[in-house]
Amino acid sequence: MNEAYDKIRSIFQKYIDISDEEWQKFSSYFIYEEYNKKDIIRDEGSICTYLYFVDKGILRKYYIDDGDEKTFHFAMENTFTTDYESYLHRSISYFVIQALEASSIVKIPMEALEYAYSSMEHGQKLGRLLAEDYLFIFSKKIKAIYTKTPLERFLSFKIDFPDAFERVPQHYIASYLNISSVHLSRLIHNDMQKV
Amino acid sequence: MNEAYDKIRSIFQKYIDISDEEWQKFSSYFIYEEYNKKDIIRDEGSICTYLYFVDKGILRKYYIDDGDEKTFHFAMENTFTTDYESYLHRSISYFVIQALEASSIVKIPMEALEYAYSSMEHGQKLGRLLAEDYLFIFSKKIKAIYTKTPLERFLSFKIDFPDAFERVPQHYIASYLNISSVHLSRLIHNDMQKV
DNA sequence: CAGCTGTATTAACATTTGTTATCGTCTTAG
DNA sequence: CTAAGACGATAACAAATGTTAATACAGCTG
Repeated sequence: MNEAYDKIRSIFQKYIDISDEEWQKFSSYFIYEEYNKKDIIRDEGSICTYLYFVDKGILRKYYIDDGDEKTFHFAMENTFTTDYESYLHRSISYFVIQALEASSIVKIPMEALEYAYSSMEHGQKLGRLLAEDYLFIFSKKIKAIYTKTPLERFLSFKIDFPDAFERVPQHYIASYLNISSVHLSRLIHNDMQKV
Repeated sequence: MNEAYDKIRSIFQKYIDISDEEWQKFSSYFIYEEYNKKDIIRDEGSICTYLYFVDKGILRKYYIDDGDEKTFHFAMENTFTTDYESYLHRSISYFVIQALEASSIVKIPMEALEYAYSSMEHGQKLGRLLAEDYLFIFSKKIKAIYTKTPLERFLSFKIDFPDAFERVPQHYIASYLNISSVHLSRLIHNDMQKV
């Protein structure tokens, strides 16, 4: 638990300076939790009030669209995830976040960020840099959809998430790539050789 | 020109307080320019050093992928556009920004934002909120691609850009929707009635 | 241990979407 | 004013992708 908090501090320190007093107050909001495989960490239909840090395990963020699940993101170890719009605009979130393995999670509540924005010397800068990082993830995803074939997107996925292919059920990856599970299976078995 | 600067100020004032002295210094970096229809405002292959504000006209932001143009965004009047990653990371940009009509543009150079971040009281907050707004645009675009059919995306497009359909060549809209121009034409003439 | 559930593969078929080509109209440059 | 080019509609065809169903296998659970 304390190691997880330290990891978060060192990530944030890459962005801004944080004094010990500021960190003590900021991290006092944190909530450490452990989940089992397949546990739902947050369900749809409410405001997403936490930023989730993955200490151990993998999280899947998905959306239920007309009955079937659309996987938007895999949050690997030492990364963050949340429904950023819901978190920032206090709007209802339709995303579900689920643990795909036994996972250790640090939940950072909105109050912590509010404290950072209002009272930490470089809190606004931290918020800006987090938003910018998030933006780049989204931007990369859009570019991939616009300019790459499903096979190319799959190859990029293996580079971006090197161990996810072994740890994540294949049909979730298909959903992440926005193709059917049958199609992904065909790509892997019929089309990969040609590359 | 001064009306354009005032518009920008009033947009930014919705986010943060800006003193007259701050605004004077900040806006002294601005560059006002006018373009003809089809003019290239910025070409690919260099760092994107400006944030562009559309005072009049429409801009198209696109990417040349394997010979054909992929339209990522239409910047309508009173909105901003740029290659945000390139702008922030000082990386080479492969986006082209073009005027689709005779357009009046305000170019906000990186130096202006640097001044804001370092010297304006709420400059970091402004940066955070701009990044967040940009993020929401991207997020909406991704959700649309994941959960909507091309026809549904077209209908959303007409809501999001009410007058773009009359002002923008249809094949650019098809490209924005990530479908071929032939397919968009089919949707409009064959499938729209069914809705 | 037995049965159940979740998962991946494969085949057959259906649907969606793209490509190419042609034509008519409109716009634009000279 | 006129010729060239840009644009959109349409048809015919091709390719990509989805759907359904059957099967096999692994891992979990009682």
